[in-house]
Amino acid sequence: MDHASNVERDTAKLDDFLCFAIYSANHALNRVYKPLLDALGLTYTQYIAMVTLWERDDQTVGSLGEKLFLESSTLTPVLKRLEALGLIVRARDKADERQVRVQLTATGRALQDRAKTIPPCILEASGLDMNELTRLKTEIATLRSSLLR
Amino acid sequence: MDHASNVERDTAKLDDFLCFAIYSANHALNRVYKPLLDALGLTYTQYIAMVTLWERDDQTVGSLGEKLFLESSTLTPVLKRLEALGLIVRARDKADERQVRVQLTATGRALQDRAKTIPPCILEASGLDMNELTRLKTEIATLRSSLLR
DNA sequence: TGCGATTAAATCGCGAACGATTTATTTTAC
DNA sequence: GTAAAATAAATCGTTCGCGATTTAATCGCA
Repeated sequence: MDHASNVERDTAKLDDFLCFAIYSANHALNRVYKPLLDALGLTYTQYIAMVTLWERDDQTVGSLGEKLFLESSTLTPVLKRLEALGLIVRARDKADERQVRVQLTATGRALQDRAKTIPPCILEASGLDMNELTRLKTEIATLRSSLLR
Repeated sequence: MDHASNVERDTAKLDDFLCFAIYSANHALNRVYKPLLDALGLTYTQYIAMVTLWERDDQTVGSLGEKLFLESSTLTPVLKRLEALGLIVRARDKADERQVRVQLTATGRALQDRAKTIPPCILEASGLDMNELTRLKTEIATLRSSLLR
């Protein structure tokens, strides 16, 4: 089938949509992550928030939101749940009380070790080797940049 | 940086995660779609449900769910909203009353024309040409299959 | 100094998304 | 022919995710 056929065809098919491939791959990833994250007591969004804090502790809500591409209206409840789990503490910045600083607790830091088993599982489930995965990841990140432009 | 460095490094960075690339690209796509779909009065999930029905009318909830990789618990409320919008009708199958058949109304069918302007906008926003987009889409669909295996 | 503009986070309402359960129907196995 | 198993949707409770709004603090500038 000609690559231009989905433009010429009167009815675009679901499988022609890049957005649907990404949308459904995202759901598929969630399903693979679910049992792995259940073992840590985290949801996926909570997990990537922790990954961001493991990479750099003591960030503001705004800084986390910028890295995760999430609004404070999404992040605030997620962070409250992480705090309720005892993994982080949230406190107003003394120098600028508008900002809230998020810091890992000892428990939160310790969780990183247990989370180290996850990426290899995902790599395995992806059916890709490290090089292919890295290339695909980069292409998708580039697409994201274009879309946000 | 060596491609294997994110395995050897003690702290995996957010940008090393394929899942995060897909997760955030999905959100970025949603943001591009939002204003386009607002004009049609649809959400993204409602839109892909309509795309599926434009491709083939008169499907059961189960068949739609299979194609969209969604559960009935997600789909039922989405379809109810599409019905409330007057775009579809839902009715129990006479031959097997367990199933609910979903059919387009004239309004729902007519909407396809107005939706035709959307894919070119997305192609443009993606910064990709048709060949690149098709290749990337296929790679991501392959990844999805591996993950669901 | 002081007051309007800006910034940061939180709140609220709505629509996904899922797992677990429930309800209703059909199939099957005896 | 009926009771048990299986199937299809729907319902319920929880967590995202966003836009719009609100609250509170800081900045800017006259």
